[in-house]
Amino acid sequence: LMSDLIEVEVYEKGELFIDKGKTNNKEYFVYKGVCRSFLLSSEGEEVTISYFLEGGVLSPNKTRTANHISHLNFQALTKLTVASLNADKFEQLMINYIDIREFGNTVLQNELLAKVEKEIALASLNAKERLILFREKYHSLENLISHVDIASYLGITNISLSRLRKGLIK
Amino acid sequence: LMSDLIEVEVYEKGELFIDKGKTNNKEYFVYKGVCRSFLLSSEGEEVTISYFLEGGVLSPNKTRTANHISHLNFQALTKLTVASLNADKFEQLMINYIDIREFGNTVLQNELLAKVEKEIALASLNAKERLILFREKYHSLENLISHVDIASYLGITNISLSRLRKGLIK
DNA sequence: CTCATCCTTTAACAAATGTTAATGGATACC
DNA sequence: GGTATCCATTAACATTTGTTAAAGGATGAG
Repeated sequence: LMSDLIEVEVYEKGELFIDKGKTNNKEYFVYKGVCRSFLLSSEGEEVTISYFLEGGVLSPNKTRTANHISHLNFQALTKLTVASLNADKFEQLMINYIDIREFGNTVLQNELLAKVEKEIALASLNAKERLILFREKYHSLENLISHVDIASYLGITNISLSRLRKGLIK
Repeated sequence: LMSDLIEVEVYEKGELFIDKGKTNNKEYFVYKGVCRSFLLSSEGEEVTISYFLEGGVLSPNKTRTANHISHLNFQALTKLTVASLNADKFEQLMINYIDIREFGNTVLQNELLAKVEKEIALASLNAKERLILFREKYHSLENLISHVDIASYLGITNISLSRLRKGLIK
């Protein structure tokens, strides 16, 4: 059912493929590569919200848009290949097929779980502990992508990140 | 449609009414009072995740459970009156009625938006700025509930909170 | 190969936040 | 009214994290 609706999209490293404030009406699966969601803070700094790895799914359209207007930016961090499909059509599939509905709900639950985990980490761990956690969860990322991005994900400056890396003997 | 399914529940200040790890199969509306969701950190400290105010809705069952097993604790912070209804029945209503579906989706979007906002605050603001934001958003709470809870929501110790309060001249 | 550019590291100092312990103030119970 | 208890505040000091600036290292263009 779904494969009929799917399109493949390829983006280059650094490319923004969903822009905050613009319409987006798709669901995405990550075939190849890594991307992130981010926002600008009130001070104008980029804050990395989440990373999305090969084999994963982007946040459901419902949770990252309002009226199909995106409230996050999404950027390819490596050369990126995604499969996309129309979100309204996917919603109809969710309504009509219990399997697809359960799949969608699982994605949603995982999305929230990840957010709660990150919230706890930011609220109750210091930066060193958060870096250790990040390494456990995103094993490969640290040598793949910019430390400025990782630092903003961890809620610290990249100078602090550098210090912590030294302290933790990579 | 919904009012037929609704039950009223009343809890005393301090009472836990949803326990992490236990089955919960309801949706909730807050009629009267205030409650919070919280978790224990790996160090055993309570971390306040969210506050829910009078007139609001608890997080959708789908986003705070897996197989209807709660992954958060919910606690009344004042005497609390909620309306509850069966989550499966509500899901059926969402499937069958577009109005209810849109309502449910709006709740979901607001839930995520609040989380992203908090994430950004924790990652890019210092504690003083987070307290200012908290005061804007939860005007009445600071004089109503324990500062230990608020501090854990802000990601600081209650001693730091006390210092910041002094610095901000209430 | 050399230079420019970008990212990371290092250093020195400042500011923010945590820790431990003592003090103060309100409230409920006797 | 007095006392115990709970919570918030204050203080002193330690640690963590931020800021600014400089240096080092890799990479790509010419």
